[in-house]
Amino acid sequence: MQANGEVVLVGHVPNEPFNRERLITSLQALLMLHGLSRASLEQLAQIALPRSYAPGALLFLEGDQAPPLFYLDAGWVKVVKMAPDGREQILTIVGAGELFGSIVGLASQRSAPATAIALDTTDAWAIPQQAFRHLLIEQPILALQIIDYMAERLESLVTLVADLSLHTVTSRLARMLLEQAEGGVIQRQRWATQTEIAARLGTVPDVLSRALRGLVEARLIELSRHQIRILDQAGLARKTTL
Amino acid sequence: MQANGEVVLVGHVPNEPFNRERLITSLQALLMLHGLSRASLEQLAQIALPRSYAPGALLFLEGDQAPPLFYLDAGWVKVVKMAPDGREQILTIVGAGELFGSIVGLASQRSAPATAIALDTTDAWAIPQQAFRHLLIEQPILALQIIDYMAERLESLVTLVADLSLHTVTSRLARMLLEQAEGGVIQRQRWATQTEIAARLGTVPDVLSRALRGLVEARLIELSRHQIRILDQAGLARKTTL
DNA sequence: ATGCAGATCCGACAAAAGTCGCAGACGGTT
DNA sequence: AACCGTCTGCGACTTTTGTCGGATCTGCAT
Repeated sequence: MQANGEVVLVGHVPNEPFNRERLITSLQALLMLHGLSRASLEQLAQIALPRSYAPGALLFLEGDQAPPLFYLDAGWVKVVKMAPDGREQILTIVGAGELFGSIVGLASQRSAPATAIALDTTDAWAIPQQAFRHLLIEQPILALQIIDYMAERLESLVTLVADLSLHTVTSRLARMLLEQAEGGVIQRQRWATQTEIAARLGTVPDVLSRALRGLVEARLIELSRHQIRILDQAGLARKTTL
Repeated sequence: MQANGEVVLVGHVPNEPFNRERLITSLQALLMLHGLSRASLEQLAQIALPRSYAPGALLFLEGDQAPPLFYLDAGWVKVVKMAPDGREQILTIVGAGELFGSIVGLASQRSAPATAIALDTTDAWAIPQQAFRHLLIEQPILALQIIDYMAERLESLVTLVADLSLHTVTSRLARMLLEQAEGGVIQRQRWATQTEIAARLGTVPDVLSRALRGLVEARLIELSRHQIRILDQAGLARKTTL
């Protein structure tokens, strides 16, 4: 995803940062906000605060009171749980175009259950939680969509729990590869180091490295620096249940 | 919790099964349904179906379409995720007086992400999901409470993920003992076998047994058949972070 | 009381995961 | 082009977890 070779229109910088007009159209396209009036969206867009983060920067910390909701304009963010010894477990990774943050505190006051860290240079709009809560009370339709969103998160966490408890690292890795692959190929983001992938799978880089090598030796995948190619989909699927 | 010695009022059998009047008052007391009109509650109570389950019986299975919501009158239920090899991970345990079930399918149609199994002889009211959904649309206040309920589940799952990924079995066990203890003592339910406790901690009975013996030898707990006594709270807390 | 199924306990072993040290390779910067 | 920090690869080792067979115990039912 290099910027070289891109056509640049005169008078319009592609990905011009923090344009409120664009924010409104972006929010309009979100499933979670579907059914909201144009006025409500404009109101949100007005309140939203532009924020930029360098890789490694904190968006919010576990325990924070009423952190804002974020709409990611560009970049990537990981939501993690950290152990005292520094090891971390990634709960989810959020990319550009997604709305996230501690939905958890919307109804009653709850502090953030996890920490959000920028994986890459990222631009985000921060929407104060309170503004969102007002909307939630005024527009009942929003509540249903939030419930659905939470249901989705619940499902993904349940899957993660089952994975961690019931499957080996290799099995989790195989499942992840199959999920992420598009046309048998996984393009690795710059930030998708073995350290990060390991944190996502709930293990450490060394173990992940071994698991990857294992799959390579079994001729199930091909490993290059920026992408992973699946050679034997069926074989990989078989590793899934170990 | 034996029944002997209880005062029995004439004409009123304690815990008379499946009394709709009592159901209404029970529902009224639920935080999650707070603010609902008496009429709505009565409607729910009218629709609710009485169900009895023997230990080991299935309330619903992972993948079931639109399973009902349950109000537990008596007994205990575990919500589990099962591995193909039969091992299971308990996500949560629900006791009498609690409302549960696949809230997950309320907004859009979603199948149950996990399986619910009776741990003990249990009596429950099954409320069709659709009835609840109607209520949800009519009474916006309910939506907020459901969001809060889901937030709570989300939090507990996040904690579980962190526990499984970041802590050893002994550490998880120590944390669980400290949580469950009342006055330094944990009364074990009849169904709280080492197999079940192990499934809750994400391990197998043998490993749990060793972990328990380890704590006993370290003089942190005392182990009898029907209860566990905490001898050294601080020492146990220290094991928490391993 | 007797017998049985399930629960617990135990030791030995196997497998998986995690740790350590170090050597190359790569990417971005100067 | 040279440098530096990070990422990766790899082997040896430790710890933790899981597995197996079998002994013992308990509560319940006959």
